[in-house]
Amino acid sequence: MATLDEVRLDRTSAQPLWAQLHADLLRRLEAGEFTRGFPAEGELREEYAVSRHTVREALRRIRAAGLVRSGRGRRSEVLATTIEQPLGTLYSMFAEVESQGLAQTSTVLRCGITKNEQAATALGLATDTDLFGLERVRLADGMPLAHDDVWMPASVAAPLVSSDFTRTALYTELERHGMSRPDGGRERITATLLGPEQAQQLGVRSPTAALLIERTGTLEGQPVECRRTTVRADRYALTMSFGPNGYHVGR
Amino acid sequence: MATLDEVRLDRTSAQPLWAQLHADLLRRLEAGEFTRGFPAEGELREEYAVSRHTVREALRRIRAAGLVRSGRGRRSEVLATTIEQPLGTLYSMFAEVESQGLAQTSTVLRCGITKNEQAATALGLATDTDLFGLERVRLADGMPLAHDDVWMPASVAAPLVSSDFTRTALYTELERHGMSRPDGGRERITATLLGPEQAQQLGVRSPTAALLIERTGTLEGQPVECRRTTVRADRYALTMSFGPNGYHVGR
DNA sequence: GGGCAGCAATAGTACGTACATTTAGGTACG
DNA sequence: CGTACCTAAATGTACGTACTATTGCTGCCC
Repeated sequence: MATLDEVRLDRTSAQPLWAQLHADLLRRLEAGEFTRGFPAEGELREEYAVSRHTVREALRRIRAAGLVRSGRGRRSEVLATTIEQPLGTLYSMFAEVESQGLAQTSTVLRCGITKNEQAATALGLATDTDLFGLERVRLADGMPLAHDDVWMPASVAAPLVSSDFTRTALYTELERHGMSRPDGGRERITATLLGPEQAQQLGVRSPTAALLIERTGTLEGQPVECRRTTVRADRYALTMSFGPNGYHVGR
Repeated sequence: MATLDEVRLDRTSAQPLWAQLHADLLRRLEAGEFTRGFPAEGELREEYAVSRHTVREALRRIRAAGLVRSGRGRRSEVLATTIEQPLGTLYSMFAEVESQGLAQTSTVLRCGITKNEQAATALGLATDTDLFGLERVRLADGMPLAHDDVWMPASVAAPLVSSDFTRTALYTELERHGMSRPDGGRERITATLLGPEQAQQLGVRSPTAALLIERTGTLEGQPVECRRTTVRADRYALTMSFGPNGYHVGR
């Protein structure tokens, strides 16, 4: 019952067989088809009617992406089902909060379309361009965690003015309106001394150090997001691990 | 004249042929043997007397490391001769300083073998283990940049006590004594308020925010370095870019 | 029931072949 | 002298085989 459809691969295509197989395996992984075990090389070979070499060429990339782990003698083991897009330290910080089971909410201080010279410049737009601005205090289980000020071009983010951000993440709302989240960007991380006003917003006494993260998010190379986040340093920190294969932010 | 010595590969070794070939090619790359062109697959095949498959298995890794670039029809092209190990935000920060042409020096506050309960615990050793400790203020062109306190097991780093660290980097000194620098680790980045003493050491007035980077460096999984660096946030920041293919710290 | 031996399954290594596709260079021709 | 074509070389793709090392399971024996 496994070899019903062997016709998923197009041998006349300009795309290599292994690339087609690779794409199909990624699709099936993401669909959760292999949660009860990843197929063996021989099974894939039979199912797709290709040589073992072709199967291994596709598997090589899936292994390299860290989605499955293999070893002599034992079947491949599924480690993850999606390639986690690294979206910067900010993303990983809030993901960390979430993973600790804390409820994330926000107090919205400002949400609307205005002009902002500084943010427009950072986005590479004319200084009088209409921008969507969202200013929040982010809370983890009711406890102030960060002050977040984000600007996006109104031409892109205008539909978001009517959204309720007290419980919803910006990117979730973006995707709900059919827009993509940034696929790249830059962050600048430094430390800052909290002034009386910000200290009060974050619920700490005034002369306190905080992490300041300035972020520019891009979509296909175009800057679409300019963000300034002040994070309480007494409760939260950035962690990163590194090794021969590069960096990993968080955990 | 190319096929003088074909005996570099040991077919009885437990290490795969491709791994031996891979190591030898890295060695020759680093030695600058291929600056006038990288050998073709067929030439390597002949020189090492292995199959094309084995050659390609080794080349695959060299390509993945970004050392050479290949393409249909044209010979492989050498892009770089050494693998740049990412050594964390700290490393990239000081590399940045260097790349700006600033002279890096240090004021050594302490350098010797003592015991340190906290550091020993962080290194996973008994609390009464002898440790090599080095405390410095790091300067860029004479201007204080960071306060750096690093601990390593004395069993590893004892030869370093007689080194002069006013102008030499720790890792350079490590390698001069035939030891390897860490190949991985973890960093924890947070913000801190400088006390009067540290503020004076860094040449700032007292209530100032600074970046605090706590780092554990490992070599082959074993912790070998425990570091605590306080960086002036008014002049220096961490920058990182990220995209679909992962993070890049610095620049 | 526990431990050990053997076996089958599986991925890793290593060899072979053939053809496709692209690039670079040389040659012939206008 | 330049262009167009052809050819050789190189890597990419795709197939085949065989053996090895490791794992996990099965079944036997104590």
